[in-house]
Amino acid sequence: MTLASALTALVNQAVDTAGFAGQAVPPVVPTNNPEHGDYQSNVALRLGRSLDEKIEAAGRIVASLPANDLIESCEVVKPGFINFRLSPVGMARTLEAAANSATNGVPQHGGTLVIDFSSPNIAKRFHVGHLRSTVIGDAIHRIYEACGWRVVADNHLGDWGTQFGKLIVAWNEWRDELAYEEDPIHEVQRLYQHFNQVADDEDAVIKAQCDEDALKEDVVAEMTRVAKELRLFPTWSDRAREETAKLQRGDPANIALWEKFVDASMREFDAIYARMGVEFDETLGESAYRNELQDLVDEWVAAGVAEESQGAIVIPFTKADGKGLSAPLLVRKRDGSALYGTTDLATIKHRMLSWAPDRIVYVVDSRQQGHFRQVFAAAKKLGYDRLSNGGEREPVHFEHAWFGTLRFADGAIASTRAGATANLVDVLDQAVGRARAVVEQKSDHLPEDEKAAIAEIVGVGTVKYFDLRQNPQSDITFDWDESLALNGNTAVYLMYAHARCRSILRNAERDVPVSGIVVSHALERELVLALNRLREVVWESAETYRPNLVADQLYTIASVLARFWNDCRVLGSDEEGSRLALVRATADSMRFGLGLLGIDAPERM
RNA sequence: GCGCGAUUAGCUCAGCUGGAUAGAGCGCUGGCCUCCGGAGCCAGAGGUCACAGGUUCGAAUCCUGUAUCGCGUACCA
Repeated sequence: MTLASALTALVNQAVDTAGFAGQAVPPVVPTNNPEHGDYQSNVALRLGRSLDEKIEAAGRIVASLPANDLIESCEVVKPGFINFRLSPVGMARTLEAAANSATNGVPQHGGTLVIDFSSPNIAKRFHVGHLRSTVIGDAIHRIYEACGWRVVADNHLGDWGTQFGKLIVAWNEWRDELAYEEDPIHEVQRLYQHFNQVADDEDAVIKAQCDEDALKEDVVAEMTRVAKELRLFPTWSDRAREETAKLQRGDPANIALWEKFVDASMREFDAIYARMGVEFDETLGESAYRNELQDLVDEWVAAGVAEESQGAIVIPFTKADGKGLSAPLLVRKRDGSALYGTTDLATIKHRMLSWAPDRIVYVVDSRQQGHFRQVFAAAKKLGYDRLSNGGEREPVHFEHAWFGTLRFADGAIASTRAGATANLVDVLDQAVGRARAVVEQKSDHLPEDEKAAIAEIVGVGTVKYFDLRQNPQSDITFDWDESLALNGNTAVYLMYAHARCRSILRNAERDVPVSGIVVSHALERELVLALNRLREVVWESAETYRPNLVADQLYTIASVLARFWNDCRVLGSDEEGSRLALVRATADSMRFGLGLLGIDAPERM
């Protein structure tokens, strides 16, 4: 039970006994200014029209509050705010209960969540661009589990698309076997980029030749006409499509190449996931569904949901299907091959039947909003949102938890030259290197292996926190110095707060349980409230898919703690027992909260 | 053209089912270690919350319009 929920329950009762039964009661929230007390309820503002009525309603609610030892005092202010000041015993007791509970005092909600995140494309290096989905998705995974949900984390690899056709063409055309031996994924990526370059150049030539008016009529026909005229037929893109189709038909040579490319990428991905502490319950890439795709599309056609259009098969939409669905969802190309919309639908079917989830969440960047809108609408038309192994069920809730683009501050970094340095491995290495330098400077006395371990935790944590502390939906700018900074609002600040607590607990030389906390000093009060608030914020963070809410609260705790050290002596003070317990609760909370973000916290640093 | 999103301090960003005097980091100015860890703390300067209307006790937050920017717009993912 958090303070907010306990207070909300009290207000609910009071609202009923005051004669407002049946009214919607907004939850009690923290005040934004300590002068107004610790928490406030704004119910009364909705219970009257005039100022007098609101004040009067507030007064009646206050008078109707059940007896309790949580509220020390409360007052009705201006337009009808009800401000609560909490009793020291009440808040201390609440914190102790939270700290000693198996769930860390986080309110528990039931449910099953399937979360689709990271999902890198095979044949591309793991780039900083993949950082966001991976880190945000992993945090959401952990946060939901903390709320008592069963979570299925699925890495939906991009391992079955047209990029393989491109790669196969490029491999057959331009491969450098020696380079592949040395660094497989590097060579694969080179081939992929080279192909795109050549195909783009060709496209540009064709477009330049096209008749604008004809283009509007029928793009494909016009492009084909020009390509033929230029004797480019088949174009590089045509050849890639052909190889893709062959692969999807099970051509042994292409399958063998495909396996080769997938294997090279997976080795790199696995290493990165291990280093970042990211785990999945499933790694079912697009290819996992390859054998069902053709039958599924036929089924959708038979059901009347999908239909032929311009030689392809699409799922069309009407206004009744929702807004922003101007184009149909393409599920089979003219040449018979499948697209990612097809695999996405097959994936939904599989997830519904395997896990019976309440929610399916996709942590994918904002540019795919249109795509997911289509996929979700198509899934509903197909009845996939209610699919079950037997019996009725509520429709699953689909969510595209999109995130903004990561950009580079410095144009030079985003350039080809520096493109290589934006590999995630390089970013992590750079971060760990910088952390190592600081460890050498500040904690040279520690043993070598511990210094290395600390640098790794700090470096990886810094990169993760840089992303997680920002609102996922904002576009974020990656700047080496700012993103890898080790002071200010960074992972280090949080880790340091934890390490200092641990240091004091070590110096105490005894086991310190979280009990006997007496809140007297103003900073003790602030700290206890901040620690309680962490529990309140977790579900809000889960519901809105915003790990930055947790990050924010951790920062608040750490900054209160930094002031606490100045004013409140722990060891040897009259309040030693209580303060040690508080320090213990803080250390545990920081470790717990950082854990929600997938960030480790060293004992000392 | 249509759709989605954004616009808050010099810079990078919080603040989101409407709440009280709009916050943080970086940078800048000035202070603070005889004391459990200074990877820190305190104070200060810095704002027309893009603009114009609207809704109401109350708007950075909701609605409408405008401007600017970004992204998307069927045979890539």
